[in-house]
Amino acid sequence: MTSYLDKINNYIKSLDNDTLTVLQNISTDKKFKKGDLLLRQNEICGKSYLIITGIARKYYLNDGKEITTELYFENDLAVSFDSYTLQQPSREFIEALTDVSVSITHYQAFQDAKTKYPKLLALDLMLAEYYGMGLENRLFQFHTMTATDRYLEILNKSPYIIQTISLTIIASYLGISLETLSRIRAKI
Amino acid sequence: MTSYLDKINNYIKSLDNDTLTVLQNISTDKKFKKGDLLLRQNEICGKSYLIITGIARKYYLNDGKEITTELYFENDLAVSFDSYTLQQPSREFIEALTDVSVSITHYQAFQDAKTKYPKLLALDLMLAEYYGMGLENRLFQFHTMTATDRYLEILNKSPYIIQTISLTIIASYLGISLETLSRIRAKI
DNA sequence: TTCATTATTTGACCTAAGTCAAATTTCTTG
DNA sequence: CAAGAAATTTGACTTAGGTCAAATAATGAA
Repeated sequence: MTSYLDKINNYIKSLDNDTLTVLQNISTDKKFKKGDLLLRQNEICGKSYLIITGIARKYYLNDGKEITTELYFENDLAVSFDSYTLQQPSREFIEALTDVSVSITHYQAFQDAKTKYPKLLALDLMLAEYYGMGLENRLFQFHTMTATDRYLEILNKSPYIIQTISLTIIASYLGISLETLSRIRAKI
Repeated sequence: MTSYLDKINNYIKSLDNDTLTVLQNISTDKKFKKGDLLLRQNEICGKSYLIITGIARKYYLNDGKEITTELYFENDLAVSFDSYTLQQPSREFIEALTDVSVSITHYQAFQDAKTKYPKLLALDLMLAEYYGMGLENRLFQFHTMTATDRYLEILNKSPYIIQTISLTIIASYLGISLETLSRIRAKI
């Protein structure tokens, strides 16, 4: 599945100049400070954010408690998927966990571009597929792995995460309480 | 999100004859008997199955235990998403829960058709988006709702399900043990 | 540096859901 | 219809992880 990301990146690289130019023209760069919200709950997600540098996350609140649904690093595309797709209010927030610089693409501009450039349509499909497979994996992990295993998996796949991201957020990403995560770490 | 399904169906209806004909030409009908497997674990999912009549499910095995990931009714599109997308061996099975008749579309034929007919590309994107939003909802429910609530939600959204599908399968879809489901039902 | 704020750990106890085994109920099929 | 098989329920017990509260540790601004 990681190789699918390679495929997507190769696909982008292989785009003709015409299409690439369009993509450039509808994108603008922007910087956010640590703690800034790129998207707030109830806002319509009218932009996608390609992370150039820094770390961000997506989360929602469930009776006062934060549940982190996605962590974003360089090259990741941050959107609230259903809000973006349906252009309806978002239940999720997107927050900069460090200073972040992003490339922003407006929803409507991309929609318009897709009708003229089928290659962008194909790209959008690949991105949606990639996101879907990521979700499937996450569901799979929640169903088949214990909290400890999920933590070890993160440690293994992205050891730098614990260096940079607070345990509170990691716990909320793992779907466990902060205390449980602390105990898991103590055990290992 | 249900309305997105309407949007997809309207989109299909609105397709020009040319595109619709292509779609017809690469699809064939087939019937399966209750209990038949439309897709086996480790097979590559080289076809998509549009359910015409009957009920099917997708599931995988986790140390001997079945986990049902999706239930299919009329008009639903059954595929093992990652196996289909990456054309790699499937970890999931697709099984007919009743006698089922389906419209089969071959992966490669559809891929080819998409390059010639961008409208099919757009359709595929909508389907992927719809599937992704479904997964997001499922994750959301697992994170925010108790097993009882999830059962009540099913009861509410598709009361006919308990008439037709065994509790074993419903439990495995809810991500709980058969015994727990039985106790939930006793309580209500 | 130092004090205060924030992050993390630890303790004591609770709860939803799982497991295993046995009892019923409900289907099937001869 | 009856016997066996399959599905469902019930009981007794276990467990992963949650909650609430208090104790440490780590950070960061004055």
